[in-house]
Amino acid sequence: MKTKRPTLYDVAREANVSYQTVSRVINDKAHVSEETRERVQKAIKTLGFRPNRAAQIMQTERSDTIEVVLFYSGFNLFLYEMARIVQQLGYHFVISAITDADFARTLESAASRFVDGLIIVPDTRLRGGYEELKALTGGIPFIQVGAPLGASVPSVIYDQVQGARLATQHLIDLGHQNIAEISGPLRNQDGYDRHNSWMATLREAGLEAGISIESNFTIDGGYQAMRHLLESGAEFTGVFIANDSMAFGAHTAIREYGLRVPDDISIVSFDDIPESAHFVPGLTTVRQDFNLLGRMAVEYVVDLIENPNTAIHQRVLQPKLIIRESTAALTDQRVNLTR
Amino acid sequence: MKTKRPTLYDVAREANVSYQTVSRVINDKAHVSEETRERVQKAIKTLGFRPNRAAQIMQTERSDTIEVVLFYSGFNLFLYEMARIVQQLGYHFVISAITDADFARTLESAASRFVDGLIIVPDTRLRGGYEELKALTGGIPFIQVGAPLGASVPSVIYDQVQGARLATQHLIDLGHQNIAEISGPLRNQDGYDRHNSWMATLREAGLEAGISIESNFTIDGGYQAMRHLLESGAEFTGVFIANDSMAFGAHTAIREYGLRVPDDISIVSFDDIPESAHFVPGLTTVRQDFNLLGRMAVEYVVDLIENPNTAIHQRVLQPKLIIRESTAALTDQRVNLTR
DNA sequence: TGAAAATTTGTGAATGCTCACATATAATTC
DNA sequence: GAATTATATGTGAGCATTCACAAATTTTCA
Repeated sequence: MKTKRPTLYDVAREANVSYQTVSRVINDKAHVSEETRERVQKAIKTLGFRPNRAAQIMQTERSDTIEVVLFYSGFNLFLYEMARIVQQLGYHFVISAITDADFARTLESAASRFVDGLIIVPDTRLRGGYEELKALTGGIPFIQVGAPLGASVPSVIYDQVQGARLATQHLIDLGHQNIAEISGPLRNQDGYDRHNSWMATLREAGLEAGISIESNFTIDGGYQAMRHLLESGAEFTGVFIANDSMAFGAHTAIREYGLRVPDDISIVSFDDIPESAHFVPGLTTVRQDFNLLGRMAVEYVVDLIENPNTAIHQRVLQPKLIIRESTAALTDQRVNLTR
Repeated sequence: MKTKRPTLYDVAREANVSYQTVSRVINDKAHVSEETRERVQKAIKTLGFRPNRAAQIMQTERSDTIEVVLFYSGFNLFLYEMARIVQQLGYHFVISAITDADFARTLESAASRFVDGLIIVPDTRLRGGYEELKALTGGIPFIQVGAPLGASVPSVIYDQVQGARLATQHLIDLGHQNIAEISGPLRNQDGYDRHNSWMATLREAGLEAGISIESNFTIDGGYQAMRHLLESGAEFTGVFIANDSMAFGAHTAIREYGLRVPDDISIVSFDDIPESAHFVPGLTTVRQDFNLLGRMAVEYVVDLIENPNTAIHQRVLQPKLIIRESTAALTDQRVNLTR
């Protein structure tokens, strides 16, 4: 026997006021005397009343919800902080983990659910620009996490080009001449940017681009890629690995091959996830502060939501090279001839 | 100029049918001729109509939403798979990351948002039983992830007691007599269960419980705890560390202290996160399959939602000991006298 | 072929709330 | 103390849908 939930009217009757007064109370509006406010509040408690959110949303066309749309490719590290900030700012936090096929549909459906703001985390380089996304989202304020530097979309990014440059240049500075790469997926924006920056940095230093294998940002992907690298017969003494996870896997492959890091091969990676500092050897890597990234993303959408004349722009964070034990000067390395 | 969204009526007019027929079409109901169905569909496309979810939810009192309520203590590994399955089954996925204070409020608000099912992930041992939670959730089907074995709440759990027993017994089997522990927070159900099981296993083997330090499941927590352990002057050759993250940190502390794993100290931990296999030395650890756990949790709530006479029960998964290189037989270890 | 059954379409009412406005009451001013 | 302003409360309408039923049309088959 499901007893019906009490409504505004039930409360009104109980407190002997009009339903409108009750509405004022639950929305914390002015023009209610302290006395009646208390009476209403008591009635609410007595009846166990809770406003019907669906009705409220229908009326106000606001759901106090921020939705994160991301592709199903591993939960992103910044989600953690996003959830926290979103709730702190009084919004609900919805995650849609989707595949490519659902992208347009998900964005469109957001409007019909009265989502107030959208944080889009693509896993591939999006072809369309701002206008295209704007059309899809049907006027909901949105930002993108990760985008090319200088993109016209409202976005929050870490400068990937700079990050990969830092990593590659570090290897060059240590005297390495043959620098290989395990890249992320090139269809992924970050993977693409890091890869190109690795090449560009090498070129600018007057070095040949070494061998490069495209992988998938996973531990196992890194392991496989490094095996290929080692078995390819290519010469290299340093490797730029496009993220820490792949570096873990790659390291295992190097050890299995009978070589050592950094004695035989230096590796630099990207992200600085918490494990990297405690890895043996400690990973030299390019740090991105994911908490910060998440927080900035949320703050930006909320800005857009609450302050409609916020200018569309890009917020660019600079990554930082963290030097640990996985890289060494070439002169200190034994020459790599075990093959 | 915000042009109003088209409604059922607009579509009805465009397609020259009644609004009810349009409703039938968008809900894929029977009793609509193929011809009119197509006509309506065309009208929907022409006008760019999308049903107003808020109105639908208000009417049906269903939101097709499953909410995960978890405490703000790091994103849990099973979230990934949960998101996937939830969406695969046609529900929306909402995450509420909360602190203790918000618990009751969040559960209560779920009803007013017409959440269809709740997955509760406590970070502390919940005092109340099934009835208490049931009262809070106001009749929404819910399950809990993590609970004491034998609890009356509908729950999906890994048998923590068995897991910690496996780990501890492994150390005992290797000949270790002085077995210390870095535990998780004891207010946490898993932390509590693992700790007690470590003690019980030792007792049953006729051994004294070694020194134990309570920590917080983080890398740094593990690091600090191991330092305390080492500086305490206590004798131990094996340590049960309540999760892999703490083991990473603990390993760093051991190395800094000039000792080696497993030569001087054997460590077993818990979880088997992907990094553990690639750690050096590979971590001997108790594996929990978080994807499986996530999937089972979702399937259970959906069962409860869609099939109201599903019996309340507990689904218990058994963890598995994965032996790698962080443990060794006592006889193979050099005696630990470096102190 | 015609009555019964099945299918297709339509109408009225309800859902629980907020907005815009109207009215009543109290406080302020000259 | 009447006129003005501010504050407190109430009323009507509407938001976009679905449910339950009624009406119209088509199909079935004795």
